[in-house]
Amino acid sequence: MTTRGVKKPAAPRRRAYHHGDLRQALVDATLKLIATEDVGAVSLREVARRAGVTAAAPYHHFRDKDALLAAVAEEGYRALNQRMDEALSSIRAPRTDSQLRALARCYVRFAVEHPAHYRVMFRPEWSDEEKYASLHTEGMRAYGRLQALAQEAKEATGDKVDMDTLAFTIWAWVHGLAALWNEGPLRKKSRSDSIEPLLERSTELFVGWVMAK
Amino acid sequence: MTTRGVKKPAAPRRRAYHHGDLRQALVDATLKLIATEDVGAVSLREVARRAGVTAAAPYHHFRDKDALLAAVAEEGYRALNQRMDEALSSIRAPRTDSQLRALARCYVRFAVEHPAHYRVMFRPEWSDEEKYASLHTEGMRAYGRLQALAQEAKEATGDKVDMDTLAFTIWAWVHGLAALWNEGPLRKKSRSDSIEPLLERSTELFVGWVMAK
DNA sequence: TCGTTCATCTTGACACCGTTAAGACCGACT
DNA sequence: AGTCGGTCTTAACGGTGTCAAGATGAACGA
Repeated sequence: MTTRGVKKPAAPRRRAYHHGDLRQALVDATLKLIATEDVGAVSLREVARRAGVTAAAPYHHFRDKDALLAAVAEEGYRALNQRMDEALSSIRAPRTDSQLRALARCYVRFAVEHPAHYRVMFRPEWSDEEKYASLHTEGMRAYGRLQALAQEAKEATGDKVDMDTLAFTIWAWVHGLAALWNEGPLRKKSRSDSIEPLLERSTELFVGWVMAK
Repeated sequence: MTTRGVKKPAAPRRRAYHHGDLRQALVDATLKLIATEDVGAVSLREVARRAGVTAAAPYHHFRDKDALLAAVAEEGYRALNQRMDEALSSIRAPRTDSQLRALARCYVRFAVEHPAHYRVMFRPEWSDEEKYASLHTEGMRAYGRLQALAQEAKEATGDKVDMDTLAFTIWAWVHGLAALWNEGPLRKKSRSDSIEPLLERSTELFVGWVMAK
């Protein structure tokens, strides 16, 4: 997991030169920072401080601050993908509607439980596909699950809709739920201080729509 | 439009002391800045520079940088609300499905045409309802249109769903479309470089769902 | 008309930020 | 043993948000 950016070809021991594995330490420090404070409170200097190095040290592992945040975003997608896989694999009866329900729940819950982390994953800076290739790869892996699910739903309901349109619409829905809850002007509008009731009702509504013959 | 923050009670002439109306000038300069560059390129000093004042001048009109950005966000909601009103009023046959179609189109188009402005509107900083009260008021006005529409849809389809759940689900959908297109990892995934085809297909799908008896 | 008042704007400063160039360190390979 | 090169430090640059103190000047009462 921490064997990224290895230059030395034949290095039997991974214990690095001075620090140990500064690259991962920086990513971890950033994660803790955005979890307690917010993403706006992330400064390269503070991250370096927490990792026990000087301000210039991170530049030997990341091109600039954005590259560090991109690494954090990539870890976020990996965590999300893992959670999705767990949610899907723990379904006993793998019917399409159960899968859709499970996927929606775990997606939104991930975003709501880790708002700052989720926010980093959707920064406009990452839109440059070539500059942040590995991030896009991980993001596309997440989209792949939705596509597979959309394909199933399409077949289960009589091939009436385009698969990509359905996949995109599903993603828009869950992303919208999460984003509006996290940043939108209606967090307080809900009767509960948890998203769960709203998520439950919206999911039932949506799944009903998708599954309608 | 520019009569905000007036302290003098009986001021017949609005021509202010030194500048004219610095407050609005700062908002306008910020808007131009985020339109050409991006929201990350907004610095209070640069905004002040463009308005022809020194760096400390804005502090007589805004508590801090966030307060300036909140004013910009508020103007964004106002513009969006106006566009929504125009779109709704220009419908000849005011059927519910036409209204939903029109609202979704103009919402998403606004967000895609002004990505930076739209992004400012959904900053996590605004979640403090008391600190940014007028912003929340304007945001709720937008939500009100969706609620009204959801109420109509609810009645038109036999009162089967909760109105707030429906309104929230609609908002999640359009916000998700816009946000994923603007920042998400699938802008390039689409066959077109415009959101229009995707918006069209997703809208037809969604409206079909909502309107299903 | 003339001070007075007070919001407005400037000056100057502080601490912090991202980033870079130059050099010191030290593990590893020949 | 000696060199090499990846790793980290030192020191500096220009830029940023913010604040305290002072200058400015329009509007008001005398």
